[in-house]
Amino acid sequence: MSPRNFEKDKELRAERRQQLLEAAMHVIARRGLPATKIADIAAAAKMSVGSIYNYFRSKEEIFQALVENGQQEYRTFVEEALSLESTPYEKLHWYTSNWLVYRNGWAITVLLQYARTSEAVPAELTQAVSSRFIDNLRPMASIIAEGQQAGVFKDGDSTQLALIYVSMMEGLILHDIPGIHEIAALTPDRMLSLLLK
Amino acid sequence: MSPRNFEKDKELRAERRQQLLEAAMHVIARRGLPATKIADIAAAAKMSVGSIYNYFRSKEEIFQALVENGQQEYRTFVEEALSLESTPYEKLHWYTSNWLVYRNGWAITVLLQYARTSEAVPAELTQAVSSRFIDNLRPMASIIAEGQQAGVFKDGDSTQLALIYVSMMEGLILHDIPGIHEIAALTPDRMLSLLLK
Amino acid sequence: MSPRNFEKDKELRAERRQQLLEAAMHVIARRGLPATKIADIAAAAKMSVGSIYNYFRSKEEIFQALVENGQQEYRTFVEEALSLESTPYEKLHWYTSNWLVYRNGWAITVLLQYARTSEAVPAELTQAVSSRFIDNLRPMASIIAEGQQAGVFKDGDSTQLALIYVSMMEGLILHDIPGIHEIAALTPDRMLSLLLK
Amino acid sequence: MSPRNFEKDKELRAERRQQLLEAAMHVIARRGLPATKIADIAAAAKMSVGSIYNYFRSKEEIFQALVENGQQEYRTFVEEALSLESTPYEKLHWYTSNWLVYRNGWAITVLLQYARTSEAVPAELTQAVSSRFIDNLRPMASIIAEGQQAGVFKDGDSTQLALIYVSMMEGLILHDIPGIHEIAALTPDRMLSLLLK
DNA sequence: AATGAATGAGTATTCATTCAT
DNA sequence: GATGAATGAATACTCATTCAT
Repeated sequence: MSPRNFEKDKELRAERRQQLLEAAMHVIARRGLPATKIADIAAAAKMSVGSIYNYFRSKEEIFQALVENGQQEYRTFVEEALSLESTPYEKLHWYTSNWLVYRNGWAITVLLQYARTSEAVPAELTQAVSSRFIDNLRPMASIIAEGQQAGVFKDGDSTQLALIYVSMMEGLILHDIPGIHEIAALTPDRMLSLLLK
Repeated sequence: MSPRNFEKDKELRAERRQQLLEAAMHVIARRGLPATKIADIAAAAKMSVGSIYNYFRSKEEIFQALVENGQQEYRTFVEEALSLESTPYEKLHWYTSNWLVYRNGWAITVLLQYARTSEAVPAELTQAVSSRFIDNLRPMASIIAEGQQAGVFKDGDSTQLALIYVSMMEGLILHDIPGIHEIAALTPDRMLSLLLK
Repeated sequence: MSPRNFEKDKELRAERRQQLLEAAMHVIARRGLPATKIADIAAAAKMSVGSIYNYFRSKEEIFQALVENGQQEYRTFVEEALSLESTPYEKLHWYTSNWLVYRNGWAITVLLQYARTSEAVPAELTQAVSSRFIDNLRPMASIIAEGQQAGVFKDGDSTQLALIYVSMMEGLILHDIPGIHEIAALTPDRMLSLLLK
Repeated sequence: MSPRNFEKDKELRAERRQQLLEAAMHVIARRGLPATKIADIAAAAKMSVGSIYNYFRSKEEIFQALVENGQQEYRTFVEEALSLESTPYEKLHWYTSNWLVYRNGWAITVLLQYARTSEAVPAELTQAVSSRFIDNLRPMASIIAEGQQAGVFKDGDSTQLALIYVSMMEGLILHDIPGIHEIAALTPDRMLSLLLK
């Protein structure tokens, strides 16, 4: 019946969806969700406004997808750090330096912060984000625990230390703006020194 | 007709303005600026919508005032810590424990984060906030420098350490949500231990 | 506190609401609900678009109010016929000639027909309209029954006859367009003759 | 490559066009023209959206075709009644009972009513429908006139009586809803009794 | 011819701001 | 000064129509 190539269609569709999410992530991170117009997202994704609705039912659904993808992406990232064949210090060093420069790191951090703190976000989403966040602390807590056993890192509850370290990175990332860079060329070693005995 | 008491009128006006800002701060911090309606602010401040415009010319002007007040309030707070008659450690301990529980601490942190990172905020305001932020690091840098001289705190650029510490606190404050508290009953001492030698 | 006159405000509000409904009824009857833009209603009611939403939450709510008012208006009308001090024939004659020329008769008929038959209308509303319609047949059935006892009207179930007569009038009203008038200057007597023995 | 059979192709095309119209008629009658999406029609006709535009240039053109076909269908129907070899009463009885149960009777009635009364329909179409309607009264007027000559039907302008009878049927058809059936199991004889002397 | 994704004009609804009282 | 209804510009979302495959 159809002269279409279903395989190809499906691929193309997934590809465009990804392209849309990528564009939406950055534009939403920069302006905030409510201040971002669908037209802004469309322009950034080089699509028409109408097309966006072939991929997502609403702006909110886009945001939800971004948040889920972002947390998944972060999880993959931190698990990669955990699986490195190297010392705990090197693992965290890899994590720190790479996440700081990772293309999506800033945007994911901003998005998740909004998802967690704004009452304009549906409560279920806030809940889901928070509980995934706690889950995602685990790999880092493992790395820190390894380091503690090796006598390299400070003692104390490893999950607490993970939370502190992640919060510090988030706080710093949220300050990643021109003025700051001038006074604070922070290195991963500088940041990690806080964890050292 | 009673002879008007102009002094009293002026005071009353200033008081209502303050009451309005206080209410606006919390409601905006919880929902985000664009998702907060003037009507929400009016309701929170127990005023009519029309009255708000007797105190501020626009929603943006309210936000600007909040941000300025918030940074001023923070400055006063951190300078109070600096001026305490006690050890550097105790100064930072006072700062840490008090800011965490300070009624406006959370709201100010959220507001300033938005003011710094969103492109929906006018560039001049973003600039002003960032440069005041850097300024406001100074008192804490002084405390840290004192502590370094006393051989208590880690070595290194004291402004960098101040930035790290402040970012950490901001990051943690932005995670101040039910789920987190359960796993991480962080104490100021735990947080400060990162700065110790 | 308020320098407003609450009594006056309330009156004015009710008046404007009525003016809005009146305008909406005619414009919606002529174009159909989905083809009528809120801007059309606003223009007809000499209001701004925004103001409409101070009186009704949505277009659908306006339609619902119209339908309810319309059926209420019809009920009042038919009960007035029933309560006349005259013969059954004269009662129906009064009903027939007055409803045909009644300013809102056409619009109410069109609106109710749409409310009953379109699946675009919420099922609950359709239900409510249909059951009120059946209810509203009663006064006419009474008049017909009176006439039957007086030996003037045809025999048979009076509710059935009422339904037939009302349907006939509705059908004729829905044909009330220029072209028809030319060929069919129907008189109430002509219409009523169908019921006579 | 099989040699194309142009005859067959043409037939198939006409057939699909018919199938499309049939589906469109019912779906539009139920929801109303503006509330019916092209996608709804496509789904009902088991075609793709794009295909529809191979048969009609626009939604409006579909509606126009429906209205024309519907009036043609009605004309054929009423002429069949006229041509029956039986008494005038039996002719109208056949007409009444068959149109009431005719599969498309309800849909055609609803569609034509909309075409006549809504200003959202182009004026030329409204005109055309009205004048064809008047034309289509003729066969029934003839039947009634026959009946009057035979002394069976009420006296009076036969076209007027035809209009009244048709309006009554339309009005009743537009009430063809569950609730009504329960209270009014109308028979053709009951309806026709109104015309009797 | 058939398909269904892409397009963008069109519309309901919201909300900052104004203004009559 | 205080009030809240009125205003209309702004924006999310829909859907008829087009078009690449």
